[in-house]
Amino acid sequence: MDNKASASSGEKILAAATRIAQAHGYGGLNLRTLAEEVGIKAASLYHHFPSKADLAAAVARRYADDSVATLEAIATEAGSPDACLRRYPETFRRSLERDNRICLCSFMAAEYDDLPAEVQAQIQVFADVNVAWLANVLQAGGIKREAAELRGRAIFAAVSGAQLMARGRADIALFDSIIESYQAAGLFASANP
Amino acid sequence: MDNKASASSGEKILAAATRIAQAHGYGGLNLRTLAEEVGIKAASLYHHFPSKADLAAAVARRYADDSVATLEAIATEAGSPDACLRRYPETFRRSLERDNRICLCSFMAAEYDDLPAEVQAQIQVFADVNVAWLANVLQAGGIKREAAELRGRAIFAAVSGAQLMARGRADIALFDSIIESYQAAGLFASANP
DNA sequence: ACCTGAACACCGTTCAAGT
DNA sequence: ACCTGAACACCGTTCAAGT
Repeated sequence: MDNKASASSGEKILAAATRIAQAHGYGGLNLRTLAEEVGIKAASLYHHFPSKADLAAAVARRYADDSVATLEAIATEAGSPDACLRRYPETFRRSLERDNRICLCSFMAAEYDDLPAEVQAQIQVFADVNVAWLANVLQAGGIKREAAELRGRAIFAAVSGAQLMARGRADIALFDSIIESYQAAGLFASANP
Repeated sequence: MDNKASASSGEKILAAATRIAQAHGYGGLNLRTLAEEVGIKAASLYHHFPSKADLAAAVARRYADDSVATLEAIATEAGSPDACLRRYPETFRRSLERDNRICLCSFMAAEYDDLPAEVQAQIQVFADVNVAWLANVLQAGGIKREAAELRGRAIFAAVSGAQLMARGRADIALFDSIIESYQAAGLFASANP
């Protein structure tokens, strides 16, 4: 039977790379350090991934996939559109809870211009699925399609910014307080004023 | 008489370093490339700045100082608190206009944990003066001190997030559209609902 | 199939040596 | 006072050589 201790080398590399990238970004992902964590030499990494760019793209792809699953779960659990919107920031908060890590894709967005193309593509996928989920929820709440798209982008950008700022201060309470302000201002409201 | 052509070496280094850091962040600031742009060798940079950390801190310090001046100018020009809030995103938009560059300090916020302490300190100063300016304007608009502080942080985080997202898409119109959404939602409103 | 040591061109940084 | 070439320990990456 499978268990976590018997994870394949490729899986162990991917997991460690995700952890490092969430803390230090693409540029801060050091292959010698990564290899040491996995228990092999840096040169051996190339037997599992053709390059650092491919490894990072795989990390980002799985991150985006996991996000889709999480968002779908929220949509299923939380009945109403309003409940969905209230719970949306959870996904960003969770990263901060784990050693002040940050949403992988928001993080890499800062390095965006210097990222390999295949990593850039995955960052865009992550942003797109988030905006699409938000737009869908907002539409279900009664907002017209085009307006829901615009509002979805605004919510995604705002929550990303909150996460980035809270990380700089290493203060989750700051994240919660900013989200509360957004809610009080009506940014998450599913109906237009 | 002074003119731009006769700028000192220190000033030329600072200007070039600011440009590079805005485009590539701290990690992407390459001393050999920087030196070449200025017309000297990398080793010569150390005659003007004791280290890359000190150079970056000087860049960030001047960036924060310039922001203070810009915000004060806005406060003087725009009479009402509402006009101030409407114009606030200008400072972030300006960076995007210039070759899709980004607010230096929002950028470095992503690299935050890996930055030298003296650079971190300047990033915090930048965030603090922005939040203080916003809180001040909001108070003048009739919001109580504590609530104004919270709202100021929310606006700063939201506008930073909009800038980061627009940069990833290399699309200033996206920035404008997100800011409009914020305004429509009432995030910039100087009075509580 | 997977791992490795040694090498490559690159980084920030130092330093002795030049003007 | 300012500049430089050469060297240092570090990066991603390659490759011949091992099991």
